[in-house]
Amino acid sequence: MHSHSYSMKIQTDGTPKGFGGSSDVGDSQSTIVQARVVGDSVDEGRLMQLCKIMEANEPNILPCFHRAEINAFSQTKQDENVHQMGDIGREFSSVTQSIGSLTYSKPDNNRTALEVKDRHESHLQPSLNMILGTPSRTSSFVLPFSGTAVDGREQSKTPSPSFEQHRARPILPKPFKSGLNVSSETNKGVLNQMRIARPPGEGRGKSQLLPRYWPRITDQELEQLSGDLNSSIVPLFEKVLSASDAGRIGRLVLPKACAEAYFPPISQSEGLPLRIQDVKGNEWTFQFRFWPNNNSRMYVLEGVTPCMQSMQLQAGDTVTFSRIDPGGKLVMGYRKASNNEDVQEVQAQTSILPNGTLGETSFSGGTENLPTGNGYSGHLQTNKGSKDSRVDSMSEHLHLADGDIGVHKSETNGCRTNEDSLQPPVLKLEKKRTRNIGSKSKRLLMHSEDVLELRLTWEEAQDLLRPPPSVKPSIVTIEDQDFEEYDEPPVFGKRTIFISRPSGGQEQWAQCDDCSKWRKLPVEVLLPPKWTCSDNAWDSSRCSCSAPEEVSLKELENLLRSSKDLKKRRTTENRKTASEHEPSGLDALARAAVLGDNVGDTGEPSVGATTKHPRHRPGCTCIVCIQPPSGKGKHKPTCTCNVCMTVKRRFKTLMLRKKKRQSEREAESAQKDDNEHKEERETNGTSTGALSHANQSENKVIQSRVQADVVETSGGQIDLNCHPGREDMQLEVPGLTMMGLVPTSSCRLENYIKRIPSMNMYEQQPTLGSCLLKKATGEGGRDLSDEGYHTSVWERANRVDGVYREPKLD
DNA sequence: GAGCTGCATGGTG
DNA sequence: GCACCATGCAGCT
Repeated sequence: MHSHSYSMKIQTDGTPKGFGGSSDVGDSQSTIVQARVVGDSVDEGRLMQLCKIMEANEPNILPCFHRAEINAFSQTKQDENVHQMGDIGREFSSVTQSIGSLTYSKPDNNRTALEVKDRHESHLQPSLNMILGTPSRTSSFVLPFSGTAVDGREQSKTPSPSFEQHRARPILPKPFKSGLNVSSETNKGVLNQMRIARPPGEGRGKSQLLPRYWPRITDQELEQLSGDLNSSIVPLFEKVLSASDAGRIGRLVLPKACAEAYFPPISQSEGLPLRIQDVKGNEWTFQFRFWPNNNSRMYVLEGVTPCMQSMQLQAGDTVTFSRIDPGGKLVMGYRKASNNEDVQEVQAQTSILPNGTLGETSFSGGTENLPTGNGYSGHLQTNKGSKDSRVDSMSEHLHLADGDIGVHKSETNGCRTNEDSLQPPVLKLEKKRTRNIGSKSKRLLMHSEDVLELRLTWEEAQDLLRPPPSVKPSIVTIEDQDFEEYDEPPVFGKRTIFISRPSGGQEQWAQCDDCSKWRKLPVEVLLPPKWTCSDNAWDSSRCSCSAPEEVSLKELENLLRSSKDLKKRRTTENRKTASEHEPSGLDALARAAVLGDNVGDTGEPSVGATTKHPRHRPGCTCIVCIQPPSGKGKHKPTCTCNVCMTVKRRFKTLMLRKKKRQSEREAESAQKDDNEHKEERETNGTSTGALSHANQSENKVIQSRVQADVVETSGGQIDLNCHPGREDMQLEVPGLTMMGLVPTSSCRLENYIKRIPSMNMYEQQPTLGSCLLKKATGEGGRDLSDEGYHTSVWERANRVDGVYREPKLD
């Protein structure tokens, strides 16, 4: 493959030059980043690399640009003047000339995120990265780039030095220009030490690595590691160890894309031995192999147990794979996950000793090193003889090195808070993420308390967002939904605390960035990211730092405690509300799919408040709040919008799954019954085969929605004294078999139900209906609340003229 | 029965 | 609907 050059023009003035009529997004004041990518093989990977180079060459380009694809890259197509929340990975691969634009939605609206959620289900969370950045106002330059020239001509045989440099050493992200209270110099220092996930170097495969596999190594570490040596370290990818990875099986499942991109190609399932050096300089030989899996492959490293043990790794820890260039030697580093309640993170990276060998530079945090302010304290551990001058400096830097992307507050302004709730949300996210690993039911756990915390954390993050000051949004309508678009990204506002007075009133308090004194503010006020006493326009007596604090230290403590209590109460309430009012997601989907338009008949509020999204406030009229959960009451059954289609699809899948499970169970029980009846036949000499047969047949009937008709016959007599609790009860109707019931049934279940006025089919399961059905299914103990079953009966009972209604019992 | 191997299954994005 | 991947598990040693 030859290397060529792309001409790429990056403009951030909003006017895509040479791209007539393509977009009117923004104006000269716009800060929308416009990237024109000229080339015939523009794909996601190319774009990512372009963005990396942008970062490296243009100090003002927001460094998170390349992560825009995660969630919020809005692609304005050449021939459409429509903003489209696009899946860049999919769309760019087929677009030869494109304009990408970053757009931001009003932060307290959340509509963009929800729209993304609706249209692309995999994109559920807005990207904090995006929010953090602020693009520069203007910039235009031409970048050398590797790829195929648009006209097929070879523009440059030799890859540009700058590009090569980027390949050899990951590009250092430039400091954010954001609303953070960080002075540029300090910012630079802090940001150099942020653990930013970065797209790895070029691999073989076309597919781009998922961001979760991007190696997260700080610039500081990289610089230190590869700085003055002839060799350089190319971080390739990393993986958070799963339970099975770290288990005794000794197989580390490799992300397919990573394995194919960075490990040698293998064609045989047996694979080949791979030598990988660890941070201690030990060389391990793993079997790199694959298994066929669903027309694909599953790559594993076998025999990793000794290595894992050597590094004392467990589920939740992260292993990193890097390459030493030149030579292409693979090295394996690791990063310990946080444990329990603290936010420590043990950091280990491979360092190259001056003699070219690998040494260990390991950093570990301990519980005694709880973060102060916004950083970590790190303990330095080194192997004998492996320490060099860089180690010390790294140790020093690592006080902040694990700050992740979640920069939240600067120490430089002297404004510190002891309120631990001010810990960086993203940090918490990371902590939660890793904590879940290792549990067998980690996916289920995501709906437990942890995820609630996550939601709250996100909510907190939302609370910190402020719309860009004094800019008017442009309204874009997509599928009848209005989006407020801002040319400027939202900024982080200042965190304040709210407290409840015993009198019932609420107060808002903020801390001065200069003097750290707390000032009382009106509740409705939103503060800019930097706020000092002089900005305290609401209290002239305390609009200067020299003014004493309104409250004593003790009172202040109480305030903070009160704020925490408020938050805790809110958490509890949310939890309660969630558990009380929200059915499981699938239940809600199924219900919505079944109920369609007719929920209103049930007496349920057709429109009500929802806690489904974090920006909800009482009285909020956003699209989410005015639309009840799952969209009921808003869409007709025939509606084919994305949401409805999704609901229907999911419901269908759900039902299919339920039916499958049900039929399996029924087949089993039928088998069991069959055996039992055989025994009975043998002992009693009376044939109950018909009943047994009927049971099986009836099962099918039930599944095919005819089951409800079974309960009455024109001539049969039914023993109304059926006792569901008694397993020995039989249908003692001479000459009547369940089989016989089916063709003769002519009345609906509801007719039958009407004859039993007190029957509530939902709550009073021990009724004739349930008894008969129990008999019919041949299951003594099966729970009638089984969803598929329940729904089927429910549907049957409540379908009137093709419309489902709540049962109206006499 | 324990451990290993190769594949299958199911949840998730 | 599909690919990925965490994990389960049957069959084998």
